[in-house]
Formats: sequence, C-alpha cells, structure tokens
Amino acid sequence: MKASISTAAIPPDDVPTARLGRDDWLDAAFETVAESGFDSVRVLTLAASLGVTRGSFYWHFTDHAELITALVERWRTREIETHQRALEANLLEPKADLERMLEAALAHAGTEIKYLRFELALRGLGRHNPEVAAILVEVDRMRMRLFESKFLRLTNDPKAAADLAALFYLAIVGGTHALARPANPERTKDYLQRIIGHYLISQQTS
Amino acid sequence: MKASISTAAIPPDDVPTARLGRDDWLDAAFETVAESGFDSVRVLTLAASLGVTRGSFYWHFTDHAELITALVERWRTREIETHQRALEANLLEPKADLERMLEAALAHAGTEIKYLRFELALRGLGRHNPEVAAILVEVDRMRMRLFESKFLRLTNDPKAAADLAALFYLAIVGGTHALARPANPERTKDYLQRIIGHYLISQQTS
DNA sequence: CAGTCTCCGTACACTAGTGTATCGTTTCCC
DNA sequence: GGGAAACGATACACTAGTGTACGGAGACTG
Repeated sequence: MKASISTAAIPPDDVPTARLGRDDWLDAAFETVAESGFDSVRVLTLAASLGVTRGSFYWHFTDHAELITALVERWRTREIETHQRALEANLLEPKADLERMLEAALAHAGTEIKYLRFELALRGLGRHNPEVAAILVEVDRMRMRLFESKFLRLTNDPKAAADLAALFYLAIVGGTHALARPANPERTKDYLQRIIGHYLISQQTS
Repeated sequence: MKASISTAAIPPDDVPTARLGRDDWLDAAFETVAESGFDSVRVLTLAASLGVTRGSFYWHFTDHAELITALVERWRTREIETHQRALEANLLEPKADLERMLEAALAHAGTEIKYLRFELALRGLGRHNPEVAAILVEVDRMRMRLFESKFLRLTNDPKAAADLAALFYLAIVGGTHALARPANPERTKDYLQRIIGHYLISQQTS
C-alpha cells in the first residue's frame, strides 16, 4: 500500500494522488502476473489500476519489454537476498531447521501464495525466454544446494544428501504445480517428515 | 503428418491440397501450445501454418474458445485411455514394472517432450480456468493412484505406499518444471531407485 | 449432369493493445 | 518566485487479432 518514493523527500504517503515511481508499476505488474500470468500484463490495464494513463508508464519505462525484464530482475535479486538470509540462519539445530523449512515451503496460505503463483508464471515464461530460463536454473540450483546443506548435517553420506535434497525440492515444486489449491499441507508435511526419518534411520543402521 | 479424414472416403492421403478436418486444426493447435503456450494459439497463425485462411477455421469451429476446449477435452480422453492401458499392464512383476514406469516418466527425449510441454502449458491454463483445473485434478489423481497401486505390491503398509506414490509423482511433475531441459535423467533415475530400495528395506526390517 | 452439401477464400467491421509526440502540471531548488 | 526538471494527460498512427457475411469452387449423390 505504501507508495515507493525515488527522489522525493517527506512525501504525504497515503494521499491517493501521489506521484508514481518505477516500483509502483513493478508492484502492479507483479500482482497481475501472480493472478493472470505474464501474458496478461498490459500497459493499459496497469495504468487503469494505478489510476493514471499510459503517459506515466512511458516516462518510467522505455518499453513493455523493459517492464518485464525489470520485474524478473527484481525477483532474482530478492530471491538471492532471501537465500543469503537462509544461509545465515543455517547454523541452528538441523532437525528443527529442516522442519521449519518444510513448513515454509508448504505454507501456501495467506500472502505466500501470491509469490508462489508469480514463480509459477515465471517458470512458464522461462520456457520461451532463454534469459529467464537461465535465472530460474540459477535460483533452482541455489535452493537445492541449500536443501543439500541441511540434509548433509543429518547424514554422513554426501551423495544421499544430494539425492534427498533434489527429490524433495522437485516434489515441492511439483506440489505447487500439480494441485490447483494447496490440497492437504498437514498430511503432506507428515509424510515428508516420516520419509526423512525412515531414510536417515536406514542410513545410520546400514 | 497423416491428415485425419472425417466424412470423405478413400482420400488421396499425402496430397498437399487435401481438405482439412477438425483434427487437423487440433493437431496444429497442439503443436503451437507445446511450443509457445495457449496464449500463442492464434487462428490467423494456425491458418497460415496449415496453408489455408481463417474461413476454413470458422467452418469447423464456431469460436476460438471452442478450439481450446476441444483441444483440452481431446487431451483428457486420450489421457484416460493411456491410463486404462497402464492399468491393464499392471499385472507384471512389480519391480520391473516400476522401473519401466520411472523410465517412461523421465524419458524427456524425442517426441515425448512435446507432450510434456503441452501438459506444462495446460497446467498454466488450469490456473485461470476452473474447468481445466478440474480435469487436471482428475488426471493427477488417476496417475497417483496408479503409482500407489504399484508401490502397494512392494510393501505391506498402505499408508507408506500412498506417501511414496505422492512424493514421487510430485517430484516427477516438479522435475519437468524446475529444469528447462531434461538435465540429467540417468542420475535422476538412479537416485529414485536407490531411495525406493532404501525405503522398502526399512519397511521390511521394521 | 444438375443439385446440394462441404469446405474454403474474400472483404468488411470491430476491438484491444502498443508506441510516439506534444503539451500541461506539479515539484524541486536556488 | 522563477526556471528547470520530473511527471502525467491527450491525441494520433499503427498493428494484430477476432468474428461475420457472403460468395465460389469441388465433391458426392441421385
């Protein structure tokens, strides 16, 4: 709701007739992507939802294409930031940490689902856009390695940790695609934990 | 390549100036969906690729929307058919059967990838279209139950079979989304099999 | 071999959307 | 308080795409 300001000082902030910044357009685009996908991002519609005309848009952006690339790039940098924070939070107890991670990954409720839907749309875009695909590969690798680092602290077999991490990460991605709506997060978390338990036990006893 | 015929008798079949049937348009639409998604299905483009004008299209279909629904419906019926065939082939040895299934699920090569990409695009469409979403839920349930039936013949714990089936199905779906191109099918198959082995062993010894 | 049905081309009207140029307001800043 | 820069409205030209009406050519059928 708070309008982002670029160069202005002490803005009224909450006045409906505030000047728009680049981020405001990006936020509006983000919303429509999460709701209807990238192909539904129209300059005309965004302008209407922001209460201005397209004249504003073509001042902040040179092009429709630039809006898309800027949106993707912003997502990438933010994703890297959250990854860094997750890395720093990696020094806690392994098991509770993993459970918290599963919890977060399966929490399709509230505002989280918006980010999930954006990412799904982004994967759709990545299938036709090589640069977006490269970014997705980068982020996927990042996350899988994070998973791997967590599993590595529960077992002594590095290959097993990599396999489990890949399997679980892919299952989580698949879970966001295969079900239109969350379905049954509780039961899902349960069997993920059980399988982890089984696997680690079989590791330690072998 | 073979042109489908609806009412004509003994067509030349292979003559470039053959009359078009409904299925020809559906085939062309299928191709573009697999390549560029549903939003890229344009009547104009399809007509150009088929070497005719839009006059032909609006004889076979009333609407652009009808083309989409017909395409989705055709996919659904075909998916049900292949599922029936898979059910009938379920009476072989469980282990070899499961391996063959994994092989098929990970075979992103050749012409298979076209069907995969179509399904990915379909999942994207299902996020905005409730009827398509319902069809996807139906097919996903079908396949997961098939997975479950296979796992059930390897363990005596029905809940474990359901969990494993869901996990693996979701991982396979996720694998088609997370990677722009197949990546490493061989290694993937390897760790899937290893994890199955571990899990079933831990089941039998507990 | 004329009639009818099937299939497709042509021409038109219409909508939605982009991009550009230009002008009018604010807002900052000295 | 008066430029100057930031921001946005207006109007125009242009493209891509849908849907419709109608006409024409082949193919089948009696």
